[in-house]
Amino acid sequence: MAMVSIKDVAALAGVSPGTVSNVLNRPGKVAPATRERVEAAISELGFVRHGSASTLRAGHSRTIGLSVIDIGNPFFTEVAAGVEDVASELGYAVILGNSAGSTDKEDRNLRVLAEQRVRGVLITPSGEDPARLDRLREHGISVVLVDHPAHRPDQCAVAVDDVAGGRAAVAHLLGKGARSLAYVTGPLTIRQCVERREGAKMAMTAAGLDPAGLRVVEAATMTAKAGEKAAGELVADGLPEAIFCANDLLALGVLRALLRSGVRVPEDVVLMGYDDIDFAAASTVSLTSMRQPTYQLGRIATELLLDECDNPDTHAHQHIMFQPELVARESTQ
Amino acid sequence: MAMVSIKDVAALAGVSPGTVSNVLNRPGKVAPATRERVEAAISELGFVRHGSASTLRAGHSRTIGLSVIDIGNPFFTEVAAGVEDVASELGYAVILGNSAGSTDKEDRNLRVLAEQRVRGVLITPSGEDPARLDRLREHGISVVLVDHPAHRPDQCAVAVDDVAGGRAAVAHLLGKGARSLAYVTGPLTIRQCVERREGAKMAMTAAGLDPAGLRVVEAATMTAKAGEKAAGELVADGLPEAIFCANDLLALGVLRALLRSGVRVPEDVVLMGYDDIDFAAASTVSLTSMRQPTYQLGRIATELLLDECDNPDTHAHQHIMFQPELVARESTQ
DNA sequence: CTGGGGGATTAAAACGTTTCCACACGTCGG
DNA sequence: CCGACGTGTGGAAACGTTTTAATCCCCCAG
Repeated sequence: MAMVSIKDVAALAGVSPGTVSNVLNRPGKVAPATRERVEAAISELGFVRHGSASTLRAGHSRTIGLSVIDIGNPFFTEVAAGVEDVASELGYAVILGNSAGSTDKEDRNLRVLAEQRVRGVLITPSGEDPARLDRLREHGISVVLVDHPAHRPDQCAVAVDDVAGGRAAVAHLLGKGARSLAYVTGPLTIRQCVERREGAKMAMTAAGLDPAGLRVVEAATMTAKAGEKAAGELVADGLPEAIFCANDLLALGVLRALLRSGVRVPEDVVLMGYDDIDFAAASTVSLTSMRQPTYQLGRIATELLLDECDNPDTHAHQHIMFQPELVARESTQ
Repeated sequence: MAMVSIKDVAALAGVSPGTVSNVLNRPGKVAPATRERVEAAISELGFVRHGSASTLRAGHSRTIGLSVIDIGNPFFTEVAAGVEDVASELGYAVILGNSAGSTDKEDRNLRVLAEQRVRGVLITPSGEDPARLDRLREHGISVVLVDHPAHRPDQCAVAVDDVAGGRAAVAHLLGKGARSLAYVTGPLTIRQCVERREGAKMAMTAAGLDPAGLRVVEAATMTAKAGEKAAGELVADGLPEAIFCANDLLALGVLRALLRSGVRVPEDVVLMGYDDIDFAAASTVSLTSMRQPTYQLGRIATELLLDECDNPDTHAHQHIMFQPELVARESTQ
């Protein structure tokens, strides 16, 4: 409970509080001899700077906010790992918010972040309403969109091309000779699901197929269990030659249900997922998937955010669009 | 950038800043009429309280720290979800730290948390050195251990009985008729791995087997890839009748390698994991596992921490030890 | 009619840091 | 030898809130 402040350090080192502050923030500005004396005092007293006082006076903090849709999804976990690594390297703390798909919860989280006066916010928005984010900007909080294209030009965003991904995925499936195709997707309120579907249709058109022939099965959640259920429908109604799933969790569920029903993968049906989570490679019939640079997504978004915060004048807003990469495995051999 | 403060609100509502503060913190103390006037001013100006100023003056913040060993592990992800939910319900923000198994990184993270003057810290310690945590306590920061028994009596801790878990797991395997047993584990510097092994040995003894006969395969990491490698060793050296893995990721790797080698599970070998992550049920041969109340672990730890912070006088420190639960599936049918 | 009591509100002093400005001191060019 | 300059340090104000003690006002008992 020993509240040791900068004054105590100053007293012990025989300097003024201002000098201690200089040692902390601009060590170059202070003579080596005094600096050493101050540093000695700091470690002797076990002084640790009061972040809130610093934030209050300086007008900005050393924390950023991270708001994701589902912390339980390995995709976001990896993003978070990238964010955390960069932030920690640069001495920033990360405040985590899990919107769990609810716009209300996201709003509550953003409010907390605003109160904390975070330096900036990394967000995978769960809705499509840019207004809430603009409110943050009015409070001087920078916003970088993660896994989402930019809402506006004066803003950074890091995304992955979901249309191209859907297109490449389906092109791969059709390249295996399949002519009938099903798309197992999560809720079509989710941007990613819609765009991957658009890509799929483009690939069908390019292959001379009618995109209207795409059989879409919309699951309520993007989980393995939902995938199993979807596969049940497909089995009941007659299997297509290829199945494209909007993410790997769905695909793993589909795979399991198919194998249970005696359907062979890839002999009877070729199947692929999306995201290339670790389990895609580890499943018994290893799963073809679209790899996204997940960890990099988090890293780069954080670097952009912190650059925007630390170098506001030289900072150039960027809209980065990664291309996903096909990883072919047994399920489409 | 409109820095609207409590003073602006006070001016607009025609009251003093102190009254605005009262509206914010003890609404009961202020007359309904004035309260309404103040609230109207607040929303008209879009005022949001400056958390740092509040923390500085009040001497405590509305944030807690969460330090985990591996944010990529579904086990910790679920814990984090529990923590986040409770914290968010009670208006606390969560600062996330990922130690990635490194004591250095953990120390850096703890330092950041100390600077932020978090109200308390939830930690799954990566080392066994309680001294670093005591340092936090000296700064008036409460610490609750998660998935780890208490270091000291005047401290809360929420853990799961790993010895009992190991024992129940192996008892189950031996109950299937197996007499030879292998234990595939992560690094034996990890407490959980050691305790589950001790439990395994107790079960062997109880079944009249010599615990020295337990074949221990120590993997470098607790991942599916490492599990595959370990299974390779087992196959090469002659398979036991049962395999107990220290977590599900290892078990899934083992499973995959066995199936690849033409070993049937459970006919030739019975196999089980630990943690009961979602993928355990979803894998092609569904995996028997020990379920831990992961989400609850996070919830309860957070509730204890916030109780300790908010009611320091009535708070009773608790050492909670959950019992894991066996979930039998195909891999030990 | 007066004095006292209690509820509502205010004024002002903190909290620990940063930052701006001024000052001291030594150095160097003229 | 003097004045200007630059480097290093000290002093003090300010950041926005909370909190304590004091004040105000109204009402009621005496």
